[in-house]
Amino acid sequence: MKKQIKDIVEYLVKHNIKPSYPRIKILEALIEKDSHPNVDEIYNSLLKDAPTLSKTTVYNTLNVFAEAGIVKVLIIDGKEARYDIDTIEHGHFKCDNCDNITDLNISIDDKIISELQGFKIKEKRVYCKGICNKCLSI
Amino acid sequence: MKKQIKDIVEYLVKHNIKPSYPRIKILEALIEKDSHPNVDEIYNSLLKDAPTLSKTTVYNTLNVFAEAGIVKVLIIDGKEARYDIDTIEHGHFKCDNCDNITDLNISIDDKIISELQGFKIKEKRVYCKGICNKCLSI
DNA sequence: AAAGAGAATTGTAATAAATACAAAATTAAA
DNA sequence: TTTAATTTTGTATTTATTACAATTCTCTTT
Ligand SMILES: [Mn+2]
Ligand SMILES: [Mn+2]
Ligand SMILES: [Zn+2]
Ligand SMILES: [Zn+2]
Repeated sequence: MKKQIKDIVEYLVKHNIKPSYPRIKILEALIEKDSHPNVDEIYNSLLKDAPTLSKTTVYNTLNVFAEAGIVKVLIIDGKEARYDIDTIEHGHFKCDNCDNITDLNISIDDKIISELQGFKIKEKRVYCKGICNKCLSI
Repeated sequence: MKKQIKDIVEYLVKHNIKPSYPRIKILEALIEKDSHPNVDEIYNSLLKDAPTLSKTTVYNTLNVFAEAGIVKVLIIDGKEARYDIDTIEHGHFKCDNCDNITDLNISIDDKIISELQGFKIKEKRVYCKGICNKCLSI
């Protein structure tokens, strides 16, 4: 269930991001990958189309996207950030073996709100770790 | 609500960890702090009692503790690991302003189990980020 | 079209958490 | 006491990410 964005440029502009070539390509890669890629995966996948692309640009752009709220940064074991274009609240499962991250249709119950009276909640995150079904069946 | 451990040495031995002086001190610090400290906080708080303590030993020891299951490693924004002596499943709130981490009495509903049929779940994590009540009232 | 201002991109250097590794020290066994 | 095994330590290394200045690009104004 890949994220559907008809017009990439329009989508960027709508979020006040100037649609430069690297930004368009990086957003395309995020949509295409659909698997919570890391910086290196994005960078390497674009080298053919954008040979002069700098890894710093990938970092910068992803930070711009995160600031604008069009990507979520997933920190699951601290080694590296993973990026998700699906900004609707949902959870994740990361496989310790293959490093794949799959989506979970889950959101944090509002009962925590009572515990966080007087707090400003900006983000709620849920994830699990373990071994995925594919890795288990090998 | 600090974790109550009567006999530190006995507790370590029970978990098959040889109770060396650094290990005892680091465990004591984890219990005493009660605030999900990072490596530097633990290290610095022990320098008076253990002037020869190496930061590598703190890293090693915390890894030993994590392996043995007597601490949980919290990765919330990837900058650094935080350590929790409370191993009962619960959630956390991290303040973007003061970096304090507070406990949340929450656990992931078992409804996710249905989504993870055939997966081996080793860990379930929940956390929120935002601004804590103390920082908001300043 | 040319010039200029502002923004984005790039390459390199710097940062910092965590690990690797081997030597020294400590502990336990014989 | 000797010896073996384990732990601790210091230093070097790794690696993801950021800092920063120079270059390039883009868009507006002349
Ligand atoms: Mn996702
Ligand atoms: Mn906790
Ligand atoms: Zn897997
Ligand atoms: Zn705070």
